[in-house]
Amino acid sequence: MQQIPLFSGMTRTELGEIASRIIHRDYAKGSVIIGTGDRVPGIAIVNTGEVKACRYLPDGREQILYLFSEGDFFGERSLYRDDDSPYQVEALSDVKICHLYRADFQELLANPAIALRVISELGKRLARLESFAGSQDLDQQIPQLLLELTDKYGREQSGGLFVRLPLSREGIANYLGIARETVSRKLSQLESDGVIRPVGNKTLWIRDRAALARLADPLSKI
Amino acid sequence: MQQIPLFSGMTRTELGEIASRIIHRDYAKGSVIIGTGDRVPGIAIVNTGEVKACRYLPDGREQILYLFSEGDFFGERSLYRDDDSPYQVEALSDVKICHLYRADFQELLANPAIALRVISELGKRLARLESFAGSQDLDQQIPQLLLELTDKYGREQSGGLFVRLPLSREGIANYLGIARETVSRKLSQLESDGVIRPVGNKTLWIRDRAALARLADPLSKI
DNA sequence: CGTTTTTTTGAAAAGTATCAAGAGAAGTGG
DNA sequence: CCACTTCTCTTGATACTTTTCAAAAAAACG
Repeated sequence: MQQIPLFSGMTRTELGEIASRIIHRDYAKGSVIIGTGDRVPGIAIVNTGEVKACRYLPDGREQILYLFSEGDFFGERSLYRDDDSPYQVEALSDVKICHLYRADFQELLANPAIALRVISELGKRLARLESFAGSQDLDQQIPQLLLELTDKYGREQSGGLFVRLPLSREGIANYLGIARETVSRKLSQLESDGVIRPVGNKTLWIRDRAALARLADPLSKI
Repeated sequence: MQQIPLFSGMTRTELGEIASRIIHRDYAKGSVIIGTGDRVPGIAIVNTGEVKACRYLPDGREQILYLFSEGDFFGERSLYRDDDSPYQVEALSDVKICHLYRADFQELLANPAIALRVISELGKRLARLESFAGSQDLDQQIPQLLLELTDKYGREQSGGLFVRLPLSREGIANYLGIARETVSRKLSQLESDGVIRPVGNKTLWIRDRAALARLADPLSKI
């Protein structure tokens, strides 16, 4: 409980109060936590594992909007709108989720510290989407995403920085809204530039993080 | 005061309390309200007129992120981060702005109704960016933007629906992150399809709003 | 170790950006 | 109100990037 960022810094009593209302639930890898069109009953906090929020376009393509991992929350839309979920949330691995019904979470909002944390988190999501929005070309977007994944999932190991990717190439493509093959091509290019090196399909060896950061930041591209 | 959505439904006393702390300021069309890199002193609410939030890329291109009009707020980032503004806010017309210092607004967050309104507004911005993100092609994005502008600025007049655009063609291009010329071409196509008709450079006659909505919504594009 | 799935690579097609010129609208002063 | 200037917008031709389709290579899985 205490390690949930949303509730950090609360008193023992408050935490107990919240804990009594939390519904713990486990989901197997691949299962749907919230389906498109489901009514969202409240907020959900990821305890263990990874989930993706995505939409399915009429032509069958998947569009990934968010990756949520330990400590992240979703379903906050239920706070202010009583309608169906605009996207689906699926487990990328076995996950443990803490659910809190809308009414219970709404009470918590009376605590300004919690309200501020929700606002801050939404602000971060906005900042991320803003930075991907607009005129970004792929030679920035892909390094930007790789950098993000590196900072979130990267590990120093046997003298190198390795990232175990939570997404397949197709997943990356669906996250960026581009074609699978384009991801392959751009990664190949980054490999021949000596920036990264794929190790199997699910791991990336980041050989030059600084170069990645340079490519990702449009301001440095003068 | 009462017509500011953020503060609607508050008691007379509360409103008076807020009003006493608000700093009113006028800005001429074209002036910079918050410059890139400025420290953001607090939140700002648009009282009259239009503003745009934008970034300038190293190559000189402008990237418009938001249009704010009467009742909208910006600078909420100051609530949770004490750093420089990631974008610039400029007046698209003569505007009147209500400023509220960070500390004053932070106090207001103790009111859950206000916190919820901020969360709800950020949620709307997220939903908008989400819908533009990813795999959208231009033949959806442009109708989607036109529809948005229609709903915000459209007026029934002499037997037709007319929109006075707050942005030039170049502004629209910078909003969508595409080339000026592409906007022209797509609008011309919509004109020959009988959906819209430009009236001068600043007004659009929406001849078939339903068609626009059909083009804008990917779910209906089956 | 063979089978299945995923990824990579190649070639052609589609879409958008860019460059360049011309048309049109808006603003100014007579 | 008109003519002139300036700015914005439109249109055309070409170049570039990404998508799509197809096949081969590599990785993952039982």
